[in-house]
Amino acid sequence: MSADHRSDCPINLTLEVLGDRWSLLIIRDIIFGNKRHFRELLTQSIEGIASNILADRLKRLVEEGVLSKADDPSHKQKAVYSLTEKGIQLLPVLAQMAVWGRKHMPASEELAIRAQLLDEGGPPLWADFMKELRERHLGIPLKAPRGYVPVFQRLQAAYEEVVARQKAMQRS
Amino acid sequence: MSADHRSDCPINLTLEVLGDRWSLLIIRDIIFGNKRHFRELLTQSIEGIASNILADRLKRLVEEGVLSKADDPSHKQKAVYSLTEKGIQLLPVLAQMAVWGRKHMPASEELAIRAQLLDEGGPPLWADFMKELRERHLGIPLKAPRGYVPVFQRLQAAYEEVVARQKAMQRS
DNA sequence: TGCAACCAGTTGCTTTTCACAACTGGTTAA
DNA sequence: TTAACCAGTTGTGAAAAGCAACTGGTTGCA
Repeated sequence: MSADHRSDCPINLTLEVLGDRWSLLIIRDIIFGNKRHFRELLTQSIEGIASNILADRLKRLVEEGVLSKADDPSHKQKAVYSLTEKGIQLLPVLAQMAVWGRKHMPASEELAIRAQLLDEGGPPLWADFMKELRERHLGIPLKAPRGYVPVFQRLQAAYEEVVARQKAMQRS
Repeated sequence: MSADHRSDCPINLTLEVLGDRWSLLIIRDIIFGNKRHFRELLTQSIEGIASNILADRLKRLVEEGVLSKADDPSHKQKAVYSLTEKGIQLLPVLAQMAVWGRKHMPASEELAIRAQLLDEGGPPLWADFMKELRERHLGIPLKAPRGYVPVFQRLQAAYEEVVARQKAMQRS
């Protein structure tokens, strides 16, 4: 066992990187919300993460090779966080957690709709989504068939549809 | 949003139950090591959990409905912890975490072999394993075809084979 | 050129949780 | 009767979480 790990069990090693209450939420916001900047992650976090914790987690995740950080050419002070391949491959973990949470916890309808689509689509859908993430975060061109609707867009549309339906219900 | 949760996102709700460095390790030991008693979980934990933290997590997991606790008829003081259906359905989450950890972290060979088999077997293998867990933890009889070798046993045998091979290497 | 809005964090502080070691009160088998 | 076993509990110091205010710099616009 190496001195810097409690054990060399793969599940334990995963938990040493991601086993806290914020890291996977940040990755969720990057993957499903396409949040790429510190301020986006800070102010649009529905759970209300504190700025010092966000800074600490981003630093850790970059050190662990889950994220990478680059300058945004549009603004000297702006940093862009991107997923690495290691980070992109967390999608199945997040998807399973979303499926479990939807099934066994009191998730709200509008936030559960993505989990439902991820559940129904299964691993093939996740693979498509990961290809989209590789295009967006790693610059690897996505070869998509004619008429392909990105998973990202489908998830977003489904979410907005539920929100719109809820608003309509409220009015009536 | 209900007052007792940071948000009603399914991923967040999952993290509120399992998002720490020990809960999923306890569930791992119950699932893959068939540890059912406090003392087994305490003394056979390769990461060395402290007794107060183990007690706290078991209490929480029972409260959350992931585990159930019952008296062991063989010993008045002995408690048996069992997975609920909610707990059994964490297997895919653990499996994905194991796959990710094996691929992206420096897992040791003997502890990674289970992750490899879970990866190769995929969701069909997980489904079989979950049926075995339902038999063991919920008392639901397992209808297995003639000659069926339980997943639990296959994982265990593969682990022991690697350990034996390592010992042989050491001697030579 | 000045100013407000925006940028990624940092600092100081209090509260909560973690981690370690020692201990408790009861049970069981020899 | 006694030693080993059972599920925890207690006390303590260290680490991490959480909150609010703040920093030093950049940018777009009047």
